[in-house]
Amino acid sequence: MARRTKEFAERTREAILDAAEHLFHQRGVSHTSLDGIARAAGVTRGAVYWHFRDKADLFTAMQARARLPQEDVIECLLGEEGPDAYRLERLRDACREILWVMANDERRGRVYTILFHRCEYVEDMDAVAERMRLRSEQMLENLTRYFQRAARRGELGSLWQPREAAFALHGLMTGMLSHWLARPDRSEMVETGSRCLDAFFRTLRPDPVAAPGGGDRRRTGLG
Amino acid sequence: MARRTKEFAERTREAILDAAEHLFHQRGVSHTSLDGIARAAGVTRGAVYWHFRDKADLFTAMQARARLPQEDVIECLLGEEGPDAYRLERLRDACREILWVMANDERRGRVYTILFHRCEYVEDMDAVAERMRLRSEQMLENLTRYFQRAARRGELGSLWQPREAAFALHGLMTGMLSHWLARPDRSEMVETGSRCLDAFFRTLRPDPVAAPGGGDRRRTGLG
DNA sequence: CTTTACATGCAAGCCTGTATGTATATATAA
DNA sequence: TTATATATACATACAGGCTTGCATGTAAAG
Repeated sequence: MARRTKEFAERTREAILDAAEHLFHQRGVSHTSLDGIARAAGVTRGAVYWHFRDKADLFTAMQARARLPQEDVIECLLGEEGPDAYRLERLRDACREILWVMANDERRGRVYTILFHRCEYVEDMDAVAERMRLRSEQMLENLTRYFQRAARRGELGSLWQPREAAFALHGLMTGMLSHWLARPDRSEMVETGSRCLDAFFRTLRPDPVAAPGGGDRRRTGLG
Repeated sequence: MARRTKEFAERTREAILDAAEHLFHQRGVSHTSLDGIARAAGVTRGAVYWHFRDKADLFTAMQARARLPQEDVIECLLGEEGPDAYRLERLRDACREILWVMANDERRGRVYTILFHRCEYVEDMDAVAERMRLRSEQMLENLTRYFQRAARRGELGSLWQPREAAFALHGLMTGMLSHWLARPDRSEMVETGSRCLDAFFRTLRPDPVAAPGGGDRRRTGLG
C-alpha cells in the first residue's frame, strides 16, 4: 500500500497506539515487540517506525493519550475561587472520581495498570520514570498547597499538618490504585475505596463530630 | 573448573543470587540476561542453569531470600497475648520499623524496589504476580483482624470500621513504600513516613482529643 | 566409579534498526 | 487545467546482536 490521506494516517497511528496499549497490558512492555504491535494493528513495523521513533516514544505517546485525570483535577481545584473553594469535601469527591474513572474507563484503567504493574522503570524507560517521579512530586506540592489553604479556612484539624496530610492522601490513593489495578475485578474498588476516603477525610476535620446522638454529619451548607 | 565442595557450591549460588539482585535492580528483570547474571557472579550460564531452572525460578529464590518483614511482623503481632496485645501503638511501631528496614537494609530495599518498579507481572512471572496478590489479601485480612481485636479493646474510634482501617493502612504503607523506593534518596523516608503514620494512628483513636481551648494535643501517657 | 558442579559449544528464534522500494496524495509550475 | 515533482505513508528486505535451551564436555569430590 501507499500513502492514503492524512486522516487515514491518523487512524493508523491510533490503531498502533490501541494495539500497543492492549499488548503492553497483556504481556508487559518489554515482552511486547514492535512487530507484534504492528501486526495487531494490521500494519507492519514500517508504519510503527514511521509514526514513532522507538518503543519508548510509542510508550510515551500511549501514556499521553490517556491524559491522566489526577493532575487536571487538582490543578483545577487549586484554581478555584469562591465559598466552596478549598473545602475538603471537594478534594474528597475529586479522589472518589479518580477511583471511579480507573474502575470504569477502560483506557485509563489499562494505561494506569501498565504504569503500575506492567513496565520496568529502567534503561530506555528512565525518561518515563523521571517524568513519573516529577509528577508525583508535583502532586504532593499541589496537595500540600490545597491543605494549607484548607487549613487557613479552618478546614483542617490540629492533628494534621498540611504536608503530612498530603503525603498520607497521596500514599493512600497510590496504594489503593496499585492494589485494585493489580486485579481484574474492580467491582468493590469504588465502594470500598470511597469508604476509606470518607473515613480518612472525616479524620482531617477540625471537629470530628463525636456523633452526639446519631445526627447527620454534614455541615449546614452556608460555607 | 569443576566441582568444589558443597559449601563452595552454596557460595556460588549466593553469588548468583547477589548478582541477579543487583542486575535486576539496575536494569530491570526482563532486561537482564542469565548470561549477564552469570558473568557478574564470576561464573557461566552453566552454573546458573545448574542451580535454577530458569529466570523465574531464580527470581523466586531471590525474593524468598529477602524474606519480607511485613508478614512476619503482623503474624507475630497477631499471636501476641497480654495487656499490650492489640494496642494500636504496637502496630504503628511495626509499620515504622518496616519503613526503617526498607530505608536501611540494602537487600530488602533493593528487592522491594524490584518488586515495585523493576518487573512486569505477566507471562512467566504470573506465578509471582499471583503470590503477590495473595500476600496482599492475606495482609489485609491480618490487619482487619488486628483492628477488630483492637476495636474490641476499645482502641478504635467510631469513625473507622476495622476493614476500612485495614485498607487505609495497607494503602498508605504501599503508597509510601512505592513512593520512596522509586527514589534513590531515602533520607526522609523514615522521618516523614513516621509523621504520617503518627497522624494516621492518632485519628484511629476513640478520643480524638478535641483540643478544647488550644491545649496540647498529646494524651497523658498513662495508656 | 559415579555423581556433582560446573564450563563450553551449538542451533534456533526473536527483535531491533536501518536501508530501500513504492504507490499515492499534494504542491507546484506551466 | 494538466503535467510533473516531491513528500508522505507505509511495506519489504537485510544484517546483526542478543537470548535461550539443550547437549555435551570435564575435573574433582565422595
